[in-house]
Amino acid sequence: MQLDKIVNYHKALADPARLRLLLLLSKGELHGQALAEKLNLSQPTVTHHAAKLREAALIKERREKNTVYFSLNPEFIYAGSEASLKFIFAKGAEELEQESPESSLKESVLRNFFAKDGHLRQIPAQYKKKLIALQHMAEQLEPGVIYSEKEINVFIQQFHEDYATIRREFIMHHFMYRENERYELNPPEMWTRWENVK
Amino acid sequence: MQLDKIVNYHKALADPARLRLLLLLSKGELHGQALAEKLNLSQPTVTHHAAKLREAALIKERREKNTVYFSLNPEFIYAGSEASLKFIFAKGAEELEQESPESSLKESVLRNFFAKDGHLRQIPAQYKKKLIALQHMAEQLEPGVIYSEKEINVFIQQFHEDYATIRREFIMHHFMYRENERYELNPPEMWTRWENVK
DNA sequence: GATATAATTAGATATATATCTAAACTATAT
DNA sequence: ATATAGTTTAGATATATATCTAATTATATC
Repeated sequence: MQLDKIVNYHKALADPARLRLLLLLSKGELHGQALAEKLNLSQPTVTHHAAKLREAALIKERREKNTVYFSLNPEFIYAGSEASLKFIFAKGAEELEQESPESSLKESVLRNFFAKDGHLRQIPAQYKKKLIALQHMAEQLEPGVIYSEKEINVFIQQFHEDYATIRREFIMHHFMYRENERYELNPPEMWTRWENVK
Repeated sequence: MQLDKIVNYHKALADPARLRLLLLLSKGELHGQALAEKLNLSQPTVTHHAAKLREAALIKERREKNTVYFSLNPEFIYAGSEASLKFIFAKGAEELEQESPESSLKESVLRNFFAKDGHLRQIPAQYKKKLIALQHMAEQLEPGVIYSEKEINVFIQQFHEDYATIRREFIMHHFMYRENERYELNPPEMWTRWENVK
């Protein structure tokens, strides 16, 4: 069942040693003993935690001679987070069912919610459509550029006056990354994809 | 430390009963007995799970007669997910490693501006120190609780008579969120962090 | 007050798991 | 073949926690 996968994902992350382990790996691959030393744990304990993380597919490993190097499996870390939110907020999914099947939903949203001058008439209430609108706007941001909060507000306002809501949605659905009032576009593989919403 | 909050977030979600509970709440608020029945659990067990979720600020509750209605706290559910990813994919790494060099400033502010009984002698004029003082007070508010303006005033007055100024500072620096005279603690990742002030 | 209803707390139990030491395994080097 | 280094497995222990029943608390109604 899907539930168990989500539970295992969170179990894997529900331990300080494992979170610190992942944090270490985010800076590059490491072998078992190095992890044991940095985490101040015995080697068997590292093996134990690595097994849990491997079961949840959060790390990969590669063997070289008799040394095993561990590294992150970032796609699965993001996917679990996404699946988890999707599971809890499944209500939005149901609402989608009673939608008349549109040949090209994306085109329909772009046509109906955006004016010819690009202005967003209103923020779609339906989850899937909202994601399409958000993605359309996010695609017009420059990858790699650091934006101030003010710049983001101005950018959003060319589409819609309620920049606060849209800015928040950008963060929630991982279109952007925020830290200390500085915003940066995430790579598309991190975005919540409307195509995957049932 | 921030690590524990993230661990608690995942612990809260690392149980099938709690995930199903959240899923039920995503369709609308429910009271304890209804949850017990739908989840096929005893009422005390529901209380147990609700407490875990409340500690992680993932649900809110409201009392009507002697019935307690639970509902989701979606902002915090998203915020935890976000904070977790942010933590693993570093940038937050530096924040974790340092900790000690600057913590002396924090201790110094807590020692010099706060009396032993917790009273704030005076509001620090220096920006960085003011943030430390604000954060110290904000940390004593309950996540997920909705406070009336009056309650906030009373809360602040236990530290300092000038509750109006401090209340405004709470909002300005994103320690709290205000809407229609109702106040709620923001998740720490939204706070203006003194650690990042030059 | 007395009573009824919903929720919480207390206490018990069983299961899960984080951690360690010691032993076993695996691949390379001598 | 033997030794060495890294990892994993086994077994033990201590702590955490999910669940229940029974008792207590909190609120509302009579």
